[in-house]
Amino acid sequence: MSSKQWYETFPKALDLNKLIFKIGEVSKMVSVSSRQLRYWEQKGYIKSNRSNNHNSRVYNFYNLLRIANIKNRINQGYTLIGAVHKVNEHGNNLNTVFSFMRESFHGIKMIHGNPAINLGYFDHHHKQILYGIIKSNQEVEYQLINKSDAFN
DNA sequence: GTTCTAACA
DNA sequence: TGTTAGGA
Repeated sequence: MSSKQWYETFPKALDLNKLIFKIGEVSKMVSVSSRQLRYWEQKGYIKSNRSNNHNSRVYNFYNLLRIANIKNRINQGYTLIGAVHKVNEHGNNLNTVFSFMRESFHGIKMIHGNPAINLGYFDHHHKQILYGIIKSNQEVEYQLINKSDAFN
């Protein structure tokens, strides 16, 4: 029996590389069209992983963060190329990171005896909530749960 | 239903 | 960049 509290396992258990999103999900989260995402990738501005069965694009947390930063720069008035250069030079903007984390983190609760991070609604109709569930073996499992099924 | 490529108003 | 066609 470990003396650690369950929440002490969070920093170690959070493997952001396991947090991957499909293009439609990224598009909604960052407000960048799928057309833009494909175009940006074609131009070499961003990257995606396509090693899955359907050869479809998936983005890990770091790719997502880069996209969010480019988008923010564009919102600030930069051109696409200007935004990319800015992000390449200065890396991720902390405000963007914090803003994203703040908007993504919607609290913690227990699901089936395991601590789970509420990452917020995952669709425009607010029917599904994304949870990052910390399993007993400390691995993280991301799961979409219907609002109606989300007890508590 | 989602994503893919290619092409064009 | 948006949108649409035509498949997977």
